[in-house]
Amino acid sequence: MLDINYIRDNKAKVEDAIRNKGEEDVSVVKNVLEVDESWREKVQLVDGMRNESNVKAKEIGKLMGQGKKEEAQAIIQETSALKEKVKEHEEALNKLKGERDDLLLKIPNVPHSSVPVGATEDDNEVFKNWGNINKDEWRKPHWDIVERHGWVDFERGVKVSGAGFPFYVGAVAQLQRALINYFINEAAQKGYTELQAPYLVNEDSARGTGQIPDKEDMMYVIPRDELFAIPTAEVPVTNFHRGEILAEADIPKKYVCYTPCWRREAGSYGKDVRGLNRLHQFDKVELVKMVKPEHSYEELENLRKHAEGLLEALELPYRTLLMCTGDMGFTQSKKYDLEVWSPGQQRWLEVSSCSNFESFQARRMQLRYRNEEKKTEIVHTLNGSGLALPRVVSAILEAYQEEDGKVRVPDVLKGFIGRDYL
RNA sequence: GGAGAGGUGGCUGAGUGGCUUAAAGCGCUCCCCUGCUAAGGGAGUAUACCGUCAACACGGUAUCGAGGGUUCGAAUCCCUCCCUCUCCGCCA
Repeated sequence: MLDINYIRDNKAKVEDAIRNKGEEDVSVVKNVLEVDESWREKVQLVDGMRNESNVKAKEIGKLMGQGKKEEAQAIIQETSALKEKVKEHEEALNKLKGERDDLLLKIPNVPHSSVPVGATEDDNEVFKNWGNINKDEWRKPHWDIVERHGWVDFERGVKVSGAGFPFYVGAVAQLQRALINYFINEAAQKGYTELQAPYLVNEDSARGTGQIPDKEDMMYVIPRDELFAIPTAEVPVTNFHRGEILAEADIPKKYVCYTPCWRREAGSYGKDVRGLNRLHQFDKVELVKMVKPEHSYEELENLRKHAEGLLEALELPYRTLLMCTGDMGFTQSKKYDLEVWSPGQQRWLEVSSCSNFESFQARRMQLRYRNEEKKTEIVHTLNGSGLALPRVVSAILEAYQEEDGKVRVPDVLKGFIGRDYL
């Protein structure tokens, strides 16, 4: 959610942001300003009437205390009429407030000036390339490798839950657990606090990080208990401090959290969902930061470098994309995607997405800190995957496979797995 | 899930319809006093929104778990919900 005062002062900028993010109709900006204008007029009117009514109620109290009942009765008559009037205007006031807030929630975050303007993924900028991509023709895609060894059981996953809910068996289950531990350890070493978070969240939390109203369809819903299965640890972790005012000394807050993630992924098909490429349930280690506004872009670069460092340590070639305005999503102001090279499929797979939300999420959830002047200020929130598991597993299986079918264990994981081959 | 008791500023805690502008204490900030590991005095100390102002500030409104209701007036009375504690039940 943007600051209404910002929208008032930067109408054209906000309209451009909406267009650049791929929405043609920008009338929401004009609408919200008009509704806000009427709301503010109404607030003044109603506050004035409430003031009058409060003053009179106090007089009545005084007179009653002195036993002057008749004089009190006269004023009660006056205020009864006033009360009716206040009630009428209050209804209009609440309606305007609701309209204003609904409209505000429909306005996307404004992209940072360093973000390329573009419509589709073709307009994303390749920010960085690391490693030499492997084009060996004998390399098999990971679904062949896991089938040969019985490492992932898709069929039984379908039986038990449905498509997109595989079982990991034996060595790959172990590999995945090793990666989770490795990722968490790396973050903890860099000062992130490890968190274990709820996997089900309430509606306020889903709204706080912007899944509602924008991306409602991505989530699994448990209607009976009014809960949502988290699509990413971003949701519980960013909401951890919702509604709080943090002390200046307490920020930056840095959290690392492993969770499974559930996504409905409606409308996916074909090679995109083959094997482990896209699942309804997958594991992810997530990094979340809450920082002072003046540091958020510096912190975004640190976040990106941290995620890149994990792929480098695993010796997996990757590229980093700077997402263009049209491909970056509703809530972000700047976003990098990390894509690992999948040598068995000869394609890039997204394994991390590092974003700065500036104050967009924090304003919704009223997450603030007290600055040097003792004034409250909205913090900036960031998050990034570090990293998403199944695609890293795929890349490892494909990159570390040998011609005889064996798969080597990456050096940094040997301590967790205790042998040289899976 | 059942029964009972509760939810009040950063914390403790008083407050059964109007002299409450939420007492008092603790903590914190600033000032004053004080030649010695101490103590005393004074002032201040929530959040959001609206308005005035160049700014410092000032005025108004709302908020005593949340949302409704009764009333001229609600922390206080009524209804619904949420949460905490105690006991029982269930349970890894």
